[in-house]
Amino acid sequence: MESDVSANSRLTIAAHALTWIGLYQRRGHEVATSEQIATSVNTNPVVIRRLLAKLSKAGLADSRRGAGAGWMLARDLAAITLLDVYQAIEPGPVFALHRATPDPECVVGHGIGPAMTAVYDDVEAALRRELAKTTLEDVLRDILKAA
Amino acid sequence: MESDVSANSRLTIAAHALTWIGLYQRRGHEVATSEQIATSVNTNPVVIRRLLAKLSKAGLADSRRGAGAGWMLARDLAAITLLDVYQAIEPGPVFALHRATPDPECVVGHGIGPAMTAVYDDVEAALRRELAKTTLEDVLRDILKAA
DNA sequence: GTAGTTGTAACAACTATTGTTACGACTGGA
DNA sequence: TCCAGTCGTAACAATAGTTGTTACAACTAC
Repeated sequence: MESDVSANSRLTIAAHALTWIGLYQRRGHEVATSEQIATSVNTNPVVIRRLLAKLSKAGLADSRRGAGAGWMLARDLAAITLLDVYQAIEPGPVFALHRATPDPECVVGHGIGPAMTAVYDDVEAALRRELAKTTLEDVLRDILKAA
Repeated sequence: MESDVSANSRLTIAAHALTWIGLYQRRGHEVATSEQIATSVNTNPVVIRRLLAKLSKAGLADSRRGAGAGWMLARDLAAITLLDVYQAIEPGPVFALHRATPDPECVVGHGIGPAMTAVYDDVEAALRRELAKTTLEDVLRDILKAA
């Protein structure tokens, strides 16, 4: 019950994909295909294309269509933070309020929503500040250092 | 798709329940029943009992069984932080790694897990630091101030 | 043209969350 | 001693999010 298998792995996959493209381009290739990326990530190419579509809308990646098509970075790895990636994949809120409106006649039921919202806003801000500290260049450096 | 209706509302409900018990006790009552709390939260009493069972195991609440039974706080509201509540409900990780192991032959596939884990650890630490800043006494004060 | 790839819809499998019913366990008071 | 009220918890349904998969139209370098 607590294993939470369904927690978002999208940030992980998106960072993986972008880092892979970045390294591939540094090795002299122009574009990377969703098939190649999917092999490294160990998933289906459509999963990669779906994610990269969002990253493309956010201005982090670009695609080329037709024959010899594929993906490339829109910015250098050093200019992409994990916060950029996080926002690109449009994450839902970390915490939710009540599913059903609590009793408005009750003092607590009436005031708990705004009170918790204020806290949750601060928490998400802290989370974003932390994600902004790391660039994909940092991630790649970590990866190469450990290899 | 992005609305994330299924995000955890457990922290909200748990904070609501404990704050309600605290206020109820300050008004001279000994114990609060899951039925009363459920009315304020606008949910089923079993949902409240399930949550309070976890809070009880964590030492935040106590229950009395038999006739005239119900729930009471194990500590004052001022001595319970939202971090205490968060840990009591055993939240899953905010971010997940890959569902399927990425390609270990690939440099990125091999090193991305540890690299992202380090970041995620920092993010969760920041989240916990933020939650630790607020006590249920603070939450109650906010609620009463807005009323 | 044609081959190769993207973009995206559609659907299935799996899981988490929440709500609900049911019922045994427990205990204060008649 | 019995009983009424409440907890503790199992079991199941409804809903929805995530991921994997197939399919196919759109596009373009050669």
